[in-house]
Amino acid sequence: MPANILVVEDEPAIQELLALNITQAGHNAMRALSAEIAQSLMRETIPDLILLDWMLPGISGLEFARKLKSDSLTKAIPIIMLTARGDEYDKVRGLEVGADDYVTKPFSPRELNARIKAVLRRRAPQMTDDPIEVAGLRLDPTTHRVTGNEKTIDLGPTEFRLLHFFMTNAERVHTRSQLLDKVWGDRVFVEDRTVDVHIRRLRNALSVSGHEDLVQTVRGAGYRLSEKSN
Amino acid sequence: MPANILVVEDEPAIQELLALNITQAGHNAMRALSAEIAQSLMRETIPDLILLDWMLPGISGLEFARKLKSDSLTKAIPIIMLTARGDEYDKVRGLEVGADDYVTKPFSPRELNARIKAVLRRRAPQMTDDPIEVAGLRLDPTTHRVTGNEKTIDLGPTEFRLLHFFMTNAERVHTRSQLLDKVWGDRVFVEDRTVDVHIRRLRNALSVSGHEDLVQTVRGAGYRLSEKSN
DNA sequence: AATATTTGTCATGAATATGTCACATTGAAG
DNA sequence: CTTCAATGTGACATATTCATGACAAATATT
Repeated sequence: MPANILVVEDEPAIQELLALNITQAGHNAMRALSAEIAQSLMRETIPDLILLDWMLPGISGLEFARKLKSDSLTKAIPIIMLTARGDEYDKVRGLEVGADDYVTKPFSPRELNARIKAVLRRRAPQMTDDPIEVAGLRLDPTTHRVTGNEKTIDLGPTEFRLLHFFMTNAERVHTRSQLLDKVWGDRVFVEDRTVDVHIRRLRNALSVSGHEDLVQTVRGAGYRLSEKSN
Repeated sequence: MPANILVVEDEPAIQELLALNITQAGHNAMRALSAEIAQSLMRETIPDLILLDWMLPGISGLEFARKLKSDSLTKAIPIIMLTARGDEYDKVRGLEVGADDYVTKPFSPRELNARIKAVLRRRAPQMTDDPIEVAGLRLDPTTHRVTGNEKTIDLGPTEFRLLHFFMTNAERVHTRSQLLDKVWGDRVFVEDRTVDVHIRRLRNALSVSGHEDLVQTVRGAGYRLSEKSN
């Protein structure tokens, strides 16, 4: 459960405070006084979470966040923005760039830790090449095969990625746009409704092993893979 | 984000100053020259926060605060005490009665606004994706599931948001328009009474786990989620 | 090149959710 | 105990969301 947390903060005292907090919460703190330093640090170790000061000398927090989110290697790293009370922090712009949360200084340690915990928990597991098994379904990314109840399930490429994602993030509800992001990838000139169709195709394919209602629709929210009934 | 703030202050000049500050901070100021006036005002609108002068003609600030805190309808309203520098303000007694913060006159507008902001933020926790548990009910936004007493509770989208909001802000009374703001969001072309219907639907759904009277109605004011009985 | 597979989009009908009304109940003030 | 306003409740028309089959364009396979 311990995670690597990168603190990007130019004020030494505050950086120290943050690092202390993180350490006491059982995590490992990496420190950087600027975005530039952060970047070189990240060549060594990729952190699980970044605490990013809004105001930074050189590359600003906003810019840095944008840069991180545009690189597929670092895109998935959650970011918590730090803003001073006086700063007019534009929450919209912050979230737009992909910040997952933000905390205003001065912050209470409790609040900070709560948010760190929340963000880390929320973090979606990454799809790997490891075989994965959920609810009697087995998917092997390397051989590109799916089996359930002794039956082999035949899937198109998109359905395969879709199922892989669902199995990696089981139980969780995903909106159509989240699915487009995660399964379709970046260039999404695709209609939301298209997801529906692929869901149907996936369900259809899964029915050969009786797993047809593994993929559930949550009205008004999205879709979910769950073994529990609805 | 804008809140109704009730200013109870007998000195007109100071009251004016306070109201000005509040308005400029984007909130709505209600004014009362005495606790008595404040009370009758509150029959109309329940404020989100009360700025209460320590020294008042008639009912004193302390008494008024105590009275407010002993009434279940007003209990949850945060109070910021205003004290003159000369006054021997007993912080202990003030906090004892339930004042959330206090400010000494003369105050700086910045400080006042900062405290108002802080109290308001503390008051209305923002809804997050974290699972919440209240009174044996468990709601998980990520899986979009609600359970109570081993039972799964089935909710429509609106009822889900409604319950989520109630659980996030438990024990507090919410007027119908507040609920429309927070749960329905922008499209407030909706009748107040519509809330009633959704409350009923929510109660109905909650009854499968025996939590039917978790949502209580406060006559003349609104609704509240509370585990304690009425 | 011919053929098969995959993919995105649309149209349509079915399922579900939503807002409002009319009327029944309830509660509080006098 | 009346009376009146506030709230509960069932019904219903409308709006929204979703499932599904068809289809043409794009892509891969032979």
